Amino acid sequence: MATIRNGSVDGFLDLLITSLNRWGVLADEDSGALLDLTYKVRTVRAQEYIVRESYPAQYCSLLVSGFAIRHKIVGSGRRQIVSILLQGDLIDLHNSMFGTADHNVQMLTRGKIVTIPRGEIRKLMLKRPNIAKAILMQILLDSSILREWMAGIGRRDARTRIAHLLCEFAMRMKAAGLATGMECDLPMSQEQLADATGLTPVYVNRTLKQLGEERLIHRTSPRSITIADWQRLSEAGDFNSGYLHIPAGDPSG
Amino acid sequence: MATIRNGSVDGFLDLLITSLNRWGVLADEDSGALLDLTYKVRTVRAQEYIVRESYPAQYCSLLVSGFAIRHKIVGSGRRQIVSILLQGDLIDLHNSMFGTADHNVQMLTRGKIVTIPRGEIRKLMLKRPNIAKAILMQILLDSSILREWMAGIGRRDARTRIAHLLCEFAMRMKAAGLATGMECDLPMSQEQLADATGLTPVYVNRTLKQLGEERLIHRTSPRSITIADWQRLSEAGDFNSGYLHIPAGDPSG
DNA sequence: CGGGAGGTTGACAATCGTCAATCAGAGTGG
DNA sequence: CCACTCTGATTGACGATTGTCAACCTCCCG
Repeated sequence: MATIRNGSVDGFLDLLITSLNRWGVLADEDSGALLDLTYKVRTVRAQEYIVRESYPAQYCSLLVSGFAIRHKIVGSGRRQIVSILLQGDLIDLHNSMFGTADHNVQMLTRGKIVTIPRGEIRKLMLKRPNIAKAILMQILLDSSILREWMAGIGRRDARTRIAHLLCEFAMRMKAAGLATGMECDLPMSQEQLADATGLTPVYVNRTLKQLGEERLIHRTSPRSITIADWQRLSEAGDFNSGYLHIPAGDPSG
Repeated sequence: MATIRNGSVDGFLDLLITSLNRWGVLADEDSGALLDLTYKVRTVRAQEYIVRESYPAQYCSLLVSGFAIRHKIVGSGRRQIVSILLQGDLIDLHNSMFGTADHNVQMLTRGKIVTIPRGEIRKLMLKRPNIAKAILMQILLDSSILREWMAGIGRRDARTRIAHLLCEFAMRMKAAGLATGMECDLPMSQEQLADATGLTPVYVNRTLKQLGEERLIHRTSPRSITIADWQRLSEAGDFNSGYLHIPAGDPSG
């Protein structure tokens, strides 16, 4: 792990720029300022915690490769996954602003993260309004997804929730350029799917089986899922991509 | 409804300033800039929609008095309330940034809102970094509450969820200066409580009755609830106020 | 006094959770 | 190459939290 200045040489910061510029709000000078950030690259193991609830944090980080989750653990010890983080997502801006984390962030798979000192991000946001705006939009997108999940957990049945999760994941993977067609890796165990949907592993298993029998999905290996019929799966999942605020419509196209 | 410039005369914008300055990030010039905003005051009826999902929006608004909710309606027609808005909360920054709403905002009670043209807020955020930061923190707080609700709906049982909601509401009311002691108005019907907790009205009724029998709450009228035993109610609700990011601890103090 | 919205209650149904056993696959060491 | 082991997937039987349906009550308001 080495401290590096001017990231244009290795491309780690390019991902940050691409991600923040999703809505086209950055000017060239903004990108330049981002490239001047001091950062460290860290390889993280599967299951490793990046952020722990109620802990202070000195760094703001970006997920460069691999998958991570945000989750909370309630008093009874049960866990709820509240977000899935993909390549290019900001991991803990929350810490940078509040100083203490209100949830955990844990790697799902092995991966790499880039950490930036908290102060640098804060200074940059004050100095470059476009960057602040881009970050705000990222956070707003995040909360939009949170609301959609909440509506699902509160008001949709198990089959609908799982179908919805699969549709969302596939579409986000596609938007991030991590999947091309109908098949994508699903880096989650059934227990993790259960924690994301507010169900139990056993019931997730049964529901996946049912979706397979209905020919909505096709399962080759346990960790990879092919959407066999996007149209019907998105209907089953009550999935309407508006809340993702991305231009594309159908990942089959 | 009249367009007003320089709000210092009637105090509507002071609420915005107080609310944004909760974390003390504004300088005097920032407050001054906020006071120069063009705005309109509008009295809204109970049940009136302020924002509708998938509609475009021209204004960004602030809740000045009364209560409102954010909610989504899923395919089956069932509704999930995802946030409760109190005096001083920003209603639809989301629209101002994305252009289309990803959820509904509806008044719970009669109240007043201040609407500001979308462009003015956006310009202000680009010109005054402190204001952008204050808004970002407001949004981050909002998402922290969303995550806590999600953990509750997904992983806590009915009694815990309702106790938690009551604790949170009481504490937010206190923080906003809208409640002083243990008693506070609860501007929600049991059906609305059900939509907020992911339960049904009938079960909410039974659970409230149980909480009353356990002497955790005391119900004088259906729309007002007194927390009879904060200590035990917060234990029952698995309530830990860290996620609210407010300094205070116990609303009884 | 009448109408309506919302609160309350009982009986019953069902989605989903729990428990526990078995199975399948990946990695490891001999 | 083959036990051995561990984690996660799968399946069955059963249980319970919560939902549904329907009736009745209560209060507010015109």
